Amino acid sequence: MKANDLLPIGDLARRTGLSVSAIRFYEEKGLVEPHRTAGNQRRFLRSDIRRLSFILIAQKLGLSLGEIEEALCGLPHGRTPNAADWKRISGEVKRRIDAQIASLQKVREDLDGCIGCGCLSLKKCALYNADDKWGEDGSGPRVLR
Amino acid sequence: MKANDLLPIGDLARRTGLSVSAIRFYEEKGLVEPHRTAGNQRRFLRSDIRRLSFILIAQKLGLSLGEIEEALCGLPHGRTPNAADWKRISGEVKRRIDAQIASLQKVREDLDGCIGCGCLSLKKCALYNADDKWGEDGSGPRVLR
DNA sequence: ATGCAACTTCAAGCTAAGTTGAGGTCAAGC
DNA sequence: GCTTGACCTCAACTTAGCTTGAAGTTGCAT
Repeated sequence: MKANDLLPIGDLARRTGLSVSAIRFYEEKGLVEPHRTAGNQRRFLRSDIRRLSFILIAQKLGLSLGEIEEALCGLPHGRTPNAADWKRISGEVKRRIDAQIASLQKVREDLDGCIGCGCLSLKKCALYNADDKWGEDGSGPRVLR
Repeated sequence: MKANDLLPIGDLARRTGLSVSAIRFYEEKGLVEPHRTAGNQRRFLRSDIRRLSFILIAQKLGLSLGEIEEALCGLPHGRTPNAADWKRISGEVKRRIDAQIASLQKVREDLDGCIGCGCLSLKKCALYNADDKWGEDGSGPRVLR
């Protein structure tokens, strides 16, 4: 472990489980900013392992790369997000997850009701009619979304 | 309401809330099969309103068009899915939703723990380390997925 | 000093679920 | 019979998150 411990892209890939092309893609998106050797090869800081791992977690939680960049914005390269950053970001994520779970549970309930009734009259179906947008001029379904 | 009540694509679009281009796209994917006039214009059965509405519901539940086609496969065009079909399909969908909810809840729990600990030592973090794949030769993170 | 793996860029391709536009045709009301 | 809006096809474009391939360069071990 030298002080000046810069990693080539392949090592970083092995360390994070990402593909080399994905890391290059992330650089293109501004998520990492490696140094370059005299011969133009990328050299990453060790802290970029954690930075990329953080990106992987955030993705797993359903954030897009754009949102992740936003979340990381303000963090200088070379600094991994700390506990305060994490608190801010994770709070946001938690709200997203809760909303998603709630919405899925509602659909599930509606679905249960629907299985019970076996209706498919569609006009009465809670699930189908979830958005409550008939308009009722003439007959048959109307705008759903 | 005549017996021979065939709908042009625009009417179907208004009835379902879909765009005309989306309906044409669905035809391309084999999800609907309109008749044609002598002048090559599409004419849909009234039952296609329900067929398309069914597609909208299924999409809302997270099925891809491919999966929907699979689900509708076997249903002759001109027949809207009935209660038995719906039971089969919705059972499948319900399992998907349950799995999705469970997975989100697990992440949420992990996240809670993580906020509690405020760790970011990453190596100990339950969320981060969820896949339990370190390998531990040398130091630092390893394959995440 | 040489061989070869690992690196470089750039362009194109992939999936999903459509949208947009150009250029042309059809059908229905007046 | 003419105008006008709705329709037709086909190709290209969109977003996200990458992958793949071609053609060329670097860096490290021997």
